[in-house]
Amino acid sequence: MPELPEVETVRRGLQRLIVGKTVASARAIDSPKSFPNSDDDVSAFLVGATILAVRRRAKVLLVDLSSDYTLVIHLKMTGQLVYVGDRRFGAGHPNDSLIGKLPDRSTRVVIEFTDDSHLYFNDQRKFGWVKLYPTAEVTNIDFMKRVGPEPLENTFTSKQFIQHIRRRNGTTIKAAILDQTVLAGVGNIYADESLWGARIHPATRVRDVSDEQLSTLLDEIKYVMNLSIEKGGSTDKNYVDAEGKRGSYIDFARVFRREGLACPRHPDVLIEKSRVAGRGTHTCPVCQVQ
DNA sequence: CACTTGACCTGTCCGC
DNA sequence: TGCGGACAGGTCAAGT
Repeated sequence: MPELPEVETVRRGLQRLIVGKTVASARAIDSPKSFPNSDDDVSAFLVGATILAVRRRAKVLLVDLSSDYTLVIHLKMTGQLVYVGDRRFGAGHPNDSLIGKLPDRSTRVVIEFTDDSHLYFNDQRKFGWVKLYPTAEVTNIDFMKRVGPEPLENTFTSKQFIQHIRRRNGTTIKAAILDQTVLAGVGNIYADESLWGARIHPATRVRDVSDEQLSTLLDEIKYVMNLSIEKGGSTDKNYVDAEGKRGSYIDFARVFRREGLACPRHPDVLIEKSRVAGRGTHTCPVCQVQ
């Protein structure tokens, strides 16, 4: 679920909520992929450190610490990072309603700050993780070395996008835009939404998509991602932001999870669901002809 | 090598 | 009502 817009929404919330706070304790609960280094390492480089900044690269969150270490966090499908309880906000703040509700049985990592507030990493399906790396080594992580350009960076051009994606001429256009080495941050929701926007069938081979269509597709990817960030992301089931709040992009979706409903361009045509690149795929049979 | 499929997990929903 | 199976979807490993 969490794709670029959801992770960016969480990043903005955390940047506002936890920068300047000092870690009092940290522990992982039933999350073997989190803190795989020893407990000693966690306490040495995490406890006592102050949060300097919260960055994002692709779908990965990077929490920089004053110890020159960085928390590297991937939410995968059902991960949440929820911040609770800050005396700075006083009673009535949205966070207050979460006090006492967390931790719950999906809580995998708890980070306690010196002001008694907490950051909870919850993950129903245990695919996500929280790891600690020296800040200088983050760029050497395999994923970081391989991941493609950020679609919302204004230095990124359609010419570069076309060059990158042509390396995947033999596969389907949906598989290609889901490939994080081609482009960072696209997942199943925004793949379907942008392909509908560009009137391209997801199962079309990349080689059969023209440069002009690819340029349109990149514009649509940027459009749906910017709109979603504005709406606080997409909440289907699990996703919430750093304050535990749901996102509303799904209310604006044109095809995603809309099978059997009318295509926004064709009142008499129903959205269909199929399988492309191993994923549930939503299309309009009139807009998107293979 | 290029591409596709399965595994990792748990909760939910559907059909029998 | 209970139960088995399909499905959800990000990424990597294994298979074709």
